[in-house]
Amino acid sequence: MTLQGKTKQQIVTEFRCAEILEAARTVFAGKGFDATTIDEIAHAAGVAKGTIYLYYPSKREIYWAALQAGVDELYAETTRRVAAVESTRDKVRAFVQTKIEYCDLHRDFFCIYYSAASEVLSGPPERLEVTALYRQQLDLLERMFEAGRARGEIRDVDSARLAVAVFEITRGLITHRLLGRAGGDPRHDVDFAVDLIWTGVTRT
Amino acid sequence: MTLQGKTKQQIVTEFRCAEILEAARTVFAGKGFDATTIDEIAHAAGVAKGTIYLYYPSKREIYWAALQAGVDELYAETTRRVAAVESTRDKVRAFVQTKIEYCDLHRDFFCIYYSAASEVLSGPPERLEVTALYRQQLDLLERMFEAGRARGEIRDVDSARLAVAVFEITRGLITHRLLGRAGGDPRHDVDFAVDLIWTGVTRT
DNA sequence: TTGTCTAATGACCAGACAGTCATTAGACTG
DNA sequence: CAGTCTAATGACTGTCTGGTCATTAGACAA
Repeated sequence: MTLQGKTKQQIVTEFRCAEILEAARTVFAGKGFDATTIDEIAHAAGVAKGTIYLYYPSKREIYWAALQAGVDELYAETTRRVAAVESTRDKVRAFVQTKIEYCDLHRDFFCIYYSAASEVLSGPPERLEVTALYRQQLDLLERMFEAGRARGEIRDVDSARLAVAVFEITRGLITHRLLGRAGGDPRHDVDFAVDLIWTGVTRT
Repeated sequence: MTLQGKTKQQIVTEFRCAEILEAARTVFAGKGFDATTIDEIAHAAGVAKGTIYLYYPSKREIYWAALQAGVDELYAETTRRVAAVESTRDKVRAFVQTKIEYCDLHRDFFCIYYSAASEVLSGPPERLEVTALYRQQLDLLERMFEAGRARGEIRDVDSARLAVAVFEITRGLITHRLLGRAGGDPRHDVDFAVDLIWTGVTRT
């Protein structure tokens, strides 16, 4: 036994898994799931193909792991920061900001994330599991808006649609960042989003 | 020569092309590009595999044709209806409404459309051509907002970001429709979108 | 040094599939 | 009916790649 009650064994395994996952993320992000070969991932990770299969049972599982890990981390961070503020407006801001900042830190992940998002419409049979990954985000937003409405902070708007709108606006802004346009201060994008959702485009 | 100055030849060819394209749309919509096989398309179209290649040179080309045709028709209809109204608000409404109504009419097309949209991030090398398909829509929106701002109809907001926002809100609402939720009157979705963009969520 | 044990390797296999092309069906003509 | 011509066919091929497994390298123990 060593640190944190883990055997040396376990630590090495964990490390290898992480290495492979990191390589996989890079390759998947650049070429998408189908165009990526296991050999490429192995090469990027600096190991042989067989080694990959010592740590993951299949190509889909690697993809899934890469996606899942990021989504979980992002979701945890998001809930944390959303919970840390009071007003609904600040919560929405926290939601958008967390995502955009996370995007700047983990570009590769977001390429996979949003690619997978569209598998929901015409993808593999696992689409239900994929859907679940996004549902939790939409639910979070929906609850925020329900609460905000109950407290009279926002007017009477369909929460489900509102959640979708915020989710997608964020997607759009992030996509633009990733494509190179609008690379500057995340704050600009965040301000824009919150501002639009709050007061719309009407002249004041 | 017959109708419209076309030979019988050309008419038959056109008809076959359309038949194949229709079948392809269905299959692509259900399984995505990579999971679809030419054999499946052939079967769905009621022809043999070889026949497909008499009309299209490759699988990608079929996909491209299915996408292109829909995008062109949608864009034409959109510009027509946007041009038919005066105020910026009505133009935005026309934009969103056209898309949502077109979606109800051509579900399969939209599955392909939004799947392809996310290839922009991590897809095939043709991603630039794909990007162009969406650019024209964003440009249309951007011009609408520029004009609206010039005429004092809307406040001073970044047009490019606004275009992205409207595009993505629409995508979100349509995706929800396609997934079965919120299947009702398109008008509800349209009203929601225009309302949100115009006045936001602030209590009035 | 020798023996043991396991993590890593990469040649190999089997299935899938895009695209081809020699053959055929059957429409049309005279 | 015989002859011609072309649209359609589907068996076939070459390639690609996910996944396997017999072999090896090299760490560690005695």
